[in-house]
Amino acid sequence: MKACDHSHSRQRQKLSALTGRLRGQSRKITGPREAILEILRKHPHPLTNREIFDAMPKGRCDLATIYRAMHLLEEMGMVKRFDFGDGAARFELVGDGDDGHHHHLVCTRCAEVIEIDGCFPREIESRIASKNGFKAVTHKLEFFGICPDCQR
Amino acid sequence: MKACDHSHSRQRQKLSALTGRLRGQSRKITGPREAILEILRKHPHPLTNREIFDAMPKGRCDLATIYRAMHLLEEMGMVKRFDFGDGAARFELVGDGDDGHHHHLVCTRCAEVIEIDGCFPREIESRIASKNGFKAVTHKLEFFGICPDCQR
DNA sequence: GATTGGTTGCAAATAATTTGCATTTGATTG
DNA sequence: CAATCAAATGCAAATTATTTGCAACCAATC
Repeated sequence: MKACDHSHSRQRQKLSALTGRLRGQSRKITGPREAILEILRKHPHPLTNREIFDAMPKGRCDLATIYRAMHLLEEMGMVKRFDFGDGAARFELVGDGDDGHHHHLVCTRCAEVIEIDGCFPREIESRIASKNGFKAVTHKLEFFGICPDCQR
Repeated sequence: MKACDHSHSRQRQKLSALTGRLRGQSRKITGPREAILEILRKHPHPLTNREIFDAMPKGRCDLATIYRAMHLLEEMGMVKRFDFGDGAARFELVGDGDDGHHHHLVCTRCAEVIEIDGCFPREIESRIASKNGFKAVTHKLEFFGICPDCQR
């Protein structure tokens, strides 16, 4: 019965700040994009494109438009893509200046998502990179388990 | 120009040992399953179902059969599923007694895969589990970067 | 308000994966 | 060793996530 745990307490950005970033890249502020950003802003957890689609007033925009918008926002670094291994990409808004790097703890029964503070493998990344001669090494890490509510 | 790094040096199991595990679960040893195990046995890295399909003599078995076999083998714990984020599941043979848990370093240019020894987040897992009241917590971790050959 | 290139909706195309069903076959049994 | 039967397979069709071609549209600029 616990509410979402946003221990990382990322600042919720103003919509105007978000559209401003779009404008700064000479991209257009369109209805669909505003609606998408508005939904992402309100949701603290990674959303699939379909979830974004379902969250907006019907007919507000096409699903294909959301896919295209997410590609754009991802390239601009405004959203970060996450993969919970269920075959659907999920996106979360990234704070300005932030790189959005963090991890999640996902309940495999009810899909509850908890954000995890701190990134442990980062320290190990450079060791792995140099040991193998790799450059620009990043990583993806997600935790999975059964949440308290689903344990009964 | 470096060859594959199998520092973890997992033992390559005998085909008979693999089919024996199937038999032990009263599953049938069929042509397609033998062919699949044979291919997995020879390949030290995670393979997609299509790669397995392409690796076997044409007409040897249907792609759908491979999908079904991989589900079975995964349930039996004989293979482990990995996700490199490109939309296709990959599978690796798991040693008997082993749980197959390890990670990879993947070149995002040429798809070279290096197995990573040691699992760092495991220590952190229990802390995260108890802090959030989760049970049966596992994790998925993969590293991505540019390999030496692709850096020119 | 006219111009224009970025955007969108819609439909069709991909791609990975799953599934229904009739047929085949491995393993067991007499 | 042949009969038997559930498990397994091939094939095609269905699903699901995602992408793309293209004509119509529209936000930003002048």
